[in-house]
Amino acid sequence: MTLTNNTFTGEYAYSLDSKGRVNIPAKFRQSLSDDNECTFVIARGMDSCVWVYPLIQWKDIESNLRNLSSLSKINRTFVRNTARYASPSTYDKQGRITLTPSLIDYAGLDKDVLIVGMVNKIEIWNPTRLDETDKQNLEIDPAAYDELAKNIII
Amino acid sequence: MTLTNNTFTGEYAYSLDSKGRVNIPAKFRQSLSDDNECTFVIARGMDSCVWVYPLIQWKDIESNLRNLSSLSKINRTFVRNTARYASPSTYDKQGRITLTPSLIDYAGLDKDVLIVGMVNKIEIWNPTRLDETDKQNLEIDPAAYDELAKNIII
DNA sequence: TAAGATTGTGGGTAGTTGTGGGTAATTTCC
DNA sequence: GGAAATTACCCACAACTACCCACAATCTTA
Repeated sequence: MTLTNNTFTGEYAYSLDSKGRVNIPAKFRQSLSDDNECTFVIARGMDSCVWVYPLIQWKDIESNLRNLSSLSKINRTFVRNTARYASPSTYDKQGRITLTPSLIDYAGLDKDVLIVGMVNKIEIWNPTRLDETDKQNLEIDPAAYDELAKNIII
Repeated sequence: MTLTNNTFTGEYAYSLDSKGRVNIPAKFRQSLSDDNECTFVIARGMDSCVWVYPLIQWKDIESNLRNLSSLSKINRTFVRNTARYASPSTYDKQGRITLTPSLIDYAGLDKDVLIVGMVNKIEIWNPTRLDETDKQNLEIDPAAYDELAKNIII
């Protein structure tokens, strides 16, 4: 049973092999709609993890980037920082995508990785780093949560 | 797997040989649509790097330049600076384009170069210069940057 | 509970890709 | 017009990547 198309929830402990490949959980692959052509786009996450977008999701981002004129410095910087670390990755017959060495390094990935569903995208973490990030976030400003509450009902 | 036609992402560490040739990453060449006839236009980037456009993309720019009246001084300067250093370059059987000495000098290119996908164009950098530019860019207005990110990255 | 199907993981191989250099054709300059 | 320099085209090799197959563990179903 999968939820809506291109929607990812849950967490999985998988492993990164010597060739830089990670399995995409079967449930995530089943949730991926056909127009994605079995392809994700991997990129730098805003925390120190890897973000994995369904292809069609990324195409949205891409077309926004395309509309930013390079005459403005801030635009150039933004496009560069975003596009530079992004690359498409089609999963193989076994359901694995290949990560780039640059992203593996950025996220500090080792053999054991944690794959986290983030609704519209997927995160790949070094489990230790996610723990640390969690601890830091416990100290998050309660006022910020109140602000969130205005926008979302749970 | 490539994304949309004429779309470039990712970063590659390649080398410039003694004849001034650089390889265009295979993924970039595959993304190039047929009407480009295996040709890019190389030009001065606004940061100290080389910009590499697909031919048809450059033709767009060209027609925009054509519409800038030379009555205005800033227009004249802009058109001159843009057109002056631009030249087409078809890649050879091995997938390499040849850079002009003038552009190699402008971008301070040495043996090791970094090729960066910028969605609708490609940048060729001296890795050291890109590092420096990255550091300088930390000083740009974070609020404006966040505003961009908020509207584009999901 | 047992048989079958699915899922995650490891490794081998053939084809592709990046890089260096050689030779012929073209251009430049005296 | 001819020599020198430059450019374009071709070949070769090493490194890497994508694709394939195999197997064990887990889950499903009868």
